[in-house]
This record gives sequence, structure tokens and C-alpha cells, in this order.
Amino acid sequence: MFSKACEYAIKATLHIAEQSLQNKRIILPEIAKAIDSPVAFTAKILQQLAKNKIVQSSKGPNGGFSISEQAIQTFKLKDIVLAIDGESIFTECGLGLKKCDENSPCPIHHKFKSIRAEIIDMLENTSLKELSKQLESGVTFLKI
Amino acid sequence: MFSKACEYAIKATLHIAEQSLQNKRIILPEIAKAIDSPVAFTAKILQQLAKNKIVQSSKGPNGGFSISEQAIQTFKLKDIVLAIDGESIFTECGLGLKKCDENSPCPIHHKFKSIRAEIIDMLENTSLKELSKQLESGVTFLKI
DNA sequence: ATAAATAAAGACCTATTTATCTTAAATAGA
DNA sequence: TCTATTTAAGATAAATAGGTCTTTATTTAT
Ligand code: FES
Ligand code: FES
Repeated sequence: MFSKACEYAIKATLHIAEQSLQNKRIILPEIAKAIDSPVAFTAKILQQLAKNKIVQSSKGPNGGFSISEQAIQTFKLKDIVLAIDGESIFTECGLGLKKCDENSPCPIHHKFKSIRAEIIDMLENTSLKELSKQLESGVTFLKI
Repeated sequence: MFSKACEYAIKATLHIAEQSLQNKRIILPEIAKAIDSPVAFTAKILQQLAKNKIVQSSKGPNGGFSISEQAIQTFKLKDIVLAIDGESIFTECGLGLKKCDENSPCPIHHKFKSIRAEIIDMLENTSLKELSKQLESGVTFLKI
């Protein structure tokens, strides 16, 4: 469903959010450890998230990554997916036709459309808050 | 959702089915043309479909590919997807955890589970018959 | 038998994604 | 100001997915 980069992006963002809810900054190597991801690749992804104002980065001692309470409440999964994977998941044909078009539908268009609608609904309506709270309370996990 | 190979596999199979419903064999270059796919790559995919007994191939003049009426009625999308992409779509964690496990769910597990169930339902319950009939009657398309 | 038409098989190439490495920039604190 | 700590940026490398090419095997018709 998502690229590896996007998977890491979601996990990293949620881990940062979990820490930020406790007013803690967190540095790259600890993020990578928490989500079981390659450090340097994670750095690239966090750069992109920072450029997209989803996370905030700061350099130097006591630096690291954080997310504002405001952002945790307003950003949805959709925002991360758009920032990393673009809009393909929202628009593309399930069989790879050049365009997903109601007027020349592929064989699975109608069935795929409703599944895609569910995916979009999930991405649009799932907030970072909700997911990071669950992480904090220990009912969900970011690795193994 | 599917690999490129799997997309081609589904389209090729449906085109062959459409032809077989009219008792026509069809040769590789015509399949590739009908589904707008690279010929040599399509050949590889058809080989795999033939090994998995989803399509039938025959060599030599008047050779080509076909599917039995029986197969058209009994095979589902699921069979093609399993043959080409394996079972990952049916089992893997939406965030790439090593295992999708109810007992240590990732943050999107519960939401993803229901979407995945819909996908599986679609793949298990959509027969080649149904889709190739729609193609034959011109309400769906395999390219552009 | 021979030639033509077809798919099968396997080696090869290319593009994209995933991942790493090296250097630079910024910041905090001594 | 100097050093340590952190992210940013960009070049590079490795792995995977996507795609091609060449040769072989099989079949049909002449
Ligand atoms: S045309 Fe294929 S999903 Fe819409
Ligand atoms: S654990 Fe991630 S989808 Fe089940």
C-alpha cells in the first residue's frame, strides 16, 4: 500500500508525536531505533517531513525532532502519505490504466473504487493524536 | 496495490478469457497490443500463468493462449494475484512490521484490517467470468 | 524432411527504490 | 572562540522491479 519510505515516515512521525506529548525532543538515532529503521534513510525522510512542516527539527546539542501539540491534533495520516508518496494512492487506476476514469473504467474499477474510498476515508480521518495516544498507552506498537 | 507484473497478468488473462469465450486463441503480440504492455515482459508473465494452470498455452502455428470455459468460471482474481505477487497482499502488515499480529498490532492495524478484508473479499469473489463478460459487452476497458 | 510459427527459458539490461557515506551547516555550552 | 552535538545536503552504492534479447523447443503444414 505504502512505499517503505512512507511506512517509516508514519512510524517516525508517530514516535516523535508520542515523545512530544511528553514534552520530549528525540534525536535521529533514537527514532531509528524505536521504529527499527535504517538511520541514514530515516534522516532523509525526516528531512522531507520537516520541509512539509509536519515535524519540526532543530540542530545542535539538545536538538532533535518534535511536533507541536497543534500539529498532532490537526495532521492526519493523509498529510504524511501525500508528503512522501504523493497523490497516487488517491487517484491511480487499480490496474494501472493511464487514468482512472469513470467513463472508460477498467474491469475492477467499480469494486476498486469503493475500496479506495475506504482507504482515503481512513487516511483523511485518522489523526496523529489518536494514533500517538494509543501508542502511549501501550496498545499498539512500532516494531516487531 | 498490485505489482506491474500482476496488473499485466490480470489484464492479459481477462483478454484471453474474452477471446476464449468466442472460441478464439490469441497469440502473444496481440495480447500485448490489446492490453498495452511490453511484449517480452508479457511473455514472462504468461509463462507463469501457464505454469499455474490459469491459462493454457500451445506452441507452433495456430498456437497461442486460451482458457477453458471451466477455468473462466472457477478462477478468481485471487488466483492470479497469488500466482504473480504471492500472498503478501493477504497477510502483510500495512506499516511493514515483520508480522501482522493481532497481539502486537501496529498503529493502523485495526483500520487496515477491515480494508484488507474488503480487498480479500473482492479478490476471492470476483470471477474471471464476470469480468470477461463485462469486457465482451464493452462496458469496461483494458487500455486508455 | 523442411520451413514457418509459435511459446519457453535463461541471460542480460535499465530504472527505481532503498540505503549509505561524506561533508557542510547550525547551535549550545564551556 | 572553540568544541561537541545535532540536522541538512548531496553524492554514491546496493537491492529490487521492470523490461529486453537471444537461443531453444515444440508444433503445424508443406
Ligand atoms: S479505471 Fe481502473 S480503477 Fe478506475
Ligand atoms: S500489525 Fe500492522 S496491519 Fe496488522
